[in-house]
Amino acid sequence: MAATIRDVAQAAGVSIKTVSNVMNDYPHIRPDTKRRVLDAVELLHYSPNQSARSLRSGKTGVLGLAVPELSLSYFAELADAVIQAAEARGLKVLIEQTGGDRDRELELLASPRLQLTDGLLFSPLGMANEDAENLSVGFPLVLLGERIFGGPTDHVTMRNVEAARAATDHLLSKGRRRIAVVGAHEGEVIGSAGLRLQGYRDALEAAGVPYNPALIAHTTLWHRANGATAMRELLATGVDFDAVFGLNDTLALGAMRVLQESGRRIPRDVAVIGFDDLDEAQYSLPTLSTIDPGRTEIAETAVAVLAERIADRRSGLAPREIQAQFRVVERESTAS
Amino acid sequence: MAATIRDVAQAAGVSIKTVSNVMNDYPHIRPDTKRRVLDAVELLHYSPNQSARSLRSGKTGVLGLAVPELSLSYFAELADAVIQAAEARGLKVLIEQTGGDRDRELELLASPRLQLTDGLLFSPLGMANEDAENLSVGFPLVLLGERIFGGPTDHVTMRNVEAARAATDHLLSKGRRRIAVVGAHEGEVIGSAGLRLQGYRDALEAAGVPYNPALIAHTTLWHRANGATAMRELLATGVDFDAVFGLNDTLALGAMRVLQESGRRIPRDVAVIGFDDLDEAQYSLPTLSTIDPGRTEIAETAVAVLAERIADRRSGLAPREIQAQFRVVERESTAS
DNA sequence: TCCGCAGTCTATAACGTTGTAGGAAGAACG
DNA sequence: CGTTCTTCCTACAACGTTATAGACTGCGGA
Repeated sequence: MAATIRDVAQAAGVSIKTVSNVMNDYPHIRPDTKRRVLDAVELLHYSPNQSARSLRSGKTGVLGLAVPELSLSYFAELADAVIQAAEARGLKVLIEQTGGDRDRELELLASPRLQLTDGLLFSPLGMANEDAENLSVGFPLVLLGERIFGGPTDHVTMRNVEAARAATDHLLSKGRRRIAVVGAHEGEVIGSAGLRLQGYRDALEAAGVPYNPALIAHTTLWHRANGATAMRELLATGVDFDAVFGLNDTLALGAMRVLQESGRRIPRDVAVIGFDDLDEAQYSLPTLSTIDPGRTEIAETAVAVLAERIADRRSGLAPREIQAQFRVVERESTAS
Repeated sequence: MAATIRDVAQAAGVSIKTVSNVMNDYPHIRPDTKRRVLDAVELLHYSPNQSARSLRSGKTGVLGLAVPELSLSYFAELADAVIQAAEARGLKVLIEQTGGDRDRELELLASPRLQLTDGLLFSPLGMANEDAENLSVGFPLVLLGERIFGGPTDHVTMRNVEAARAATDHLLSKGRRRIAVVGAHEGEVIGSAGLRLQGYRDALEAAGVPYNPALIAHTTLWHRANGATAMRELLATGVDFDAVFGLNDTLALGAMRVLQESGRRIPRDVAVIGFDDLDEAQYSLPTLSTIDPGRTEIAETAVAVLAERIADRRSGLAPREIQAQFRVVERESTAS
């Protein structure tokens, strides 16, 4: 059906390799020959067969991106940024959803279906440090997120501790001293929750404010509903607070809603800050102060690092850990 | 480096075709032979090369999904649903972002890079009916969305007119008569905006309520900010209204925010309904009534239809237009 | 005049799989 | 006892590309 390189070669009166050379911008071709080939290409609507190309060259031009789910805005915006960064390099992105489930994450790493891609950007949510060895797969892999540190692969991440400390400092600078946290994970040390809680504690300590466990609200998944529920529970305990640090924006938005229902005014009675700088944070009522964790930078860096590893597979280069720059974004929810 | 089918054949003492047969569950194989092959596969960590498979079989097992941008929640949730539907069929999804730009959409259709996929789910935002002929590409394509009707391909869409009518009826049933619309597109007849506005007018007419152009607020893109701006402009005109129909959820949420800033209570002073049933609509304050347009059904149907076209390429089957079932979701923003 | 050397091109062999055609061995049948 | 039919397996030719090795120009320098 579709024209092959052979058809073009015949139509142009050259060998198939010459056609291949033209298609790949090989330098030493007479302008005249090139012209004839391109005319034939045009005429026959020729377009190289990708499977054959991949088979011969061993590259597919596709990157895999594995995230928990696109319905979580953070990952949707991350995927957006990754696709754009990949496109700038002429690469496509194939997206896998793991649901944040450890078993499915491990299964994905073992799966032969990754054959379709040249490498993988992997953002686990269920796996933890003890699963690090499973990352030693036979192909280029760049780790995203904060579930595993010190693993065998390159790792692009955000400055969770420092950024959370900056968020807390921001609230402290507004004169708030009883700062509640929404979204902590019981006993977690690494992972976004653990690291951000650590940043919170660091900030309190530096400011000489005592840490009060009663102000910490726990949740499982970081969905909006959980932020609301956690806040309801916090209010039910009767503990007094004048600020809330939502460990991500969706939690903060859910919590904000419950605060408003309960009659508290934001930021006057309670100041609120989130983490992620989702698009949505700009349009909530009030607009939500937050941390911009450098998502675009993360996406670009991750794609660049992965592309580098793909180009240079054998390289014994030690795994790198790269952290993006963050930024405190002040909006209405923490206005003075 | 990696083991090939030849290595396995040698290790198992059979021909390569027998290995291939085992890998593809060909029926007539002696249990004993099968066992030996599988042992060799295990031993050598063999996994079939996808590029070679694709080259030989002409199928890649990958579907393309082209959407404007994943940062728009509707498309992120659609992509989520599509990936899940594809996974159920053992297919992968490669996502392209067009930015809703007509030129990029047209370029995508002409691009040879689609070679990587067996077919495309295409959700244009910039193209319109006059571009329909450009959809006649040489490979399986299923159209999504409401920009083009009567084109040369299968089309999976929602019941925009009926659903918008139901949304309006819902407001009317609450005794509202002065219903504003946020998000109309000047002069548009098809497209989500045009169709939903039509549904609104149909409902008014059936109820004997006169159509008042002063109640229609226009926007360009359906981002949150535009909903807010449109509502501000509407309020500035001084027109009186007791309900708002946001042509999608993000517009409704933006409008709701401005209404609240202006001191209006929802739903008491103004009832609000949206369209899309985003996750977010469940957690706004108040929770947002909306239309569930059957997104999951759309994704599943679209993948099924595309898979069918791929399996049966030659089929002269006429293009089908399939509409998903919708549902009015009543929440606080239109409570009695 | 001859050699070497860029520049341009070609023939042919891969890449790793699946499809086609057919062969060997035994069972079923007349 | 031959013939036909299953069942199981094999050899070999594709699929459409890129890589390798080498051939053929003409031209400048020895």
